Amino acid sequence: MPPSDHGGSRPGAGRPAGEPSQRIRVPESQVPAVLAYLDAYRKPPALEEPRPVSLDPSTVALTAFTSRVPAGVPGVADAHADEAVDLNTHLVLPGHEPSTFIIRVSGWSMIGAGIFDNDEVIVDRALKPRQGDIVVAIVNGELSIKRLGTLDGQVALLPENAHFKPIVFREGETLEIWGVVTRCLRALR
Amino acid sequence: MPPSDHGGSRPGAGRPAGEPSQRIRVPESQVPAVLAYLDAYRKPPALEEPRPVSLDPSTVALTAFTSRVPAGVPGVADAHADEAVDLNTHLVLPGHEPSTFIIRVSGWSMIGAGIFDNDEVIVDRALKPRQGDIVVAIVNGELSIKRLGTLDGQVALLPENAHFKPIVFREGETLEIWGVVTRCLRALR
DNA sequence: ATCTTGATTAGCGGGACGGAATTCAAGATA
DNA sequence: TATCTTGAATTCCGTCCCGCTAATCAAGAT
Repeated sequence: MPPSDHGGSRPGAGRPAGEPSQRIRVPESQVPAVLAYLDAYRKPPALEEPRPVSLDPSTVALTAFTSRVPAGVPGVADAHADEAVDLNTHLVLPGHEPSTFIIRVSGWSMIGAGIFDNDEVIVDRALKPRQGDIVVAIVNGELSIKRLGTLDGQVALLPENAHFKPIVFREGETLEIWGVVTRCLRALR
Repeated sequence: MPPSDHGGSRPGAGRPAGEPSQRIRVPESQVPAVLAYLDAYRKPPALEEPRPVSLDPSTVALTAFTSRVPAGVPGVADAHADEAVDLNTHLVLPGHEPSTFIIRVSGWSMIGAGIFDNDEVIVDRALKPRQGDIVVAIVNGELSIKRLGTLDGQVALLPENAHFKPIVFREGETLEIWGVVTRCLRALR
């Protein structure tokens, strides 16, 4: 067998280059959580474009309801400890009932904020949007959920998923905000 | 000035030993998120006891990351379109009001399941725990959240993340389930 | 035309090292 | 004596280095 002459230096060969990485020291108890987070980050394989939230507004009405926190637990939760809680008053700002809606989210663009596909969010249209708020905006005629912020001094909609790119609004362009997200509701069963 | 002779070898000196750590490679785009998470993890030693639920750092269940709905999916959003929704009836099963509780989660151990520090979860004590449910269990006298399942024919608390080790309950050992988690509520503002 | 196999390139994890952080206690100071 | 300053000790954190592994390409063999 003569000395083989496979391969050879050529461009494009080798393991495909990915995103550069850094190494962070993580406490052992938090290692699984971080790995799970990174797994989830790698899961949605190149989800092409941020999908807008599906439009599903619904008004909120008030009824009675009782709920309690388990006994023997003082502290922060004392607010509701041994108290009956009405979820409507608990989740909706007083007086904002007519302007509060529920919207079901589709897409992964806000995974970094803990908002996942198929989650529901409570949106308050009466709140004045502030820097850092998660808002429902109208982009290209579609509802989209992003974090309101700035980029290079310009108003921008920042997704919480590096797979997606921020939307920057320059002078003259108008950012239409539909409402401010106040809570996220996820069904676990 | 003569050569100083401060200090000296003695036990107990030096930076206090903390939890051992591991190094994890993190994609550059996710470095800020992970660092923010670790900061938040180290933060709250302020208030000690007054937390309703203290979650064991070793218990995490993956739930939210498993829900992936492809694009499109009409009909889901049409469910409550233009309907008035009462949050109590929307979030609590009919007739289960007396046995439904709100528990505030402390700690960042549930980030893998999309449940973060200071989130609230709705727990239904009247639901019969089923295979695959996320349950609030009493482990070593503390409330813990995991997914209920079986391993080798034994009842077990199974994390969906392979990085976690399941807790298997053998004959004679009793698994005390406090309730079934039905919803997760996160305040975003 | 397809399979096998060597070569190539990059990610991943462990060892090691320097700087930073934090605590203790000796000396200096009032 | 009580308090402040400061050096020493000890550990953590980020980074460099390096070998192993994974993934891909293309030349030869079938």
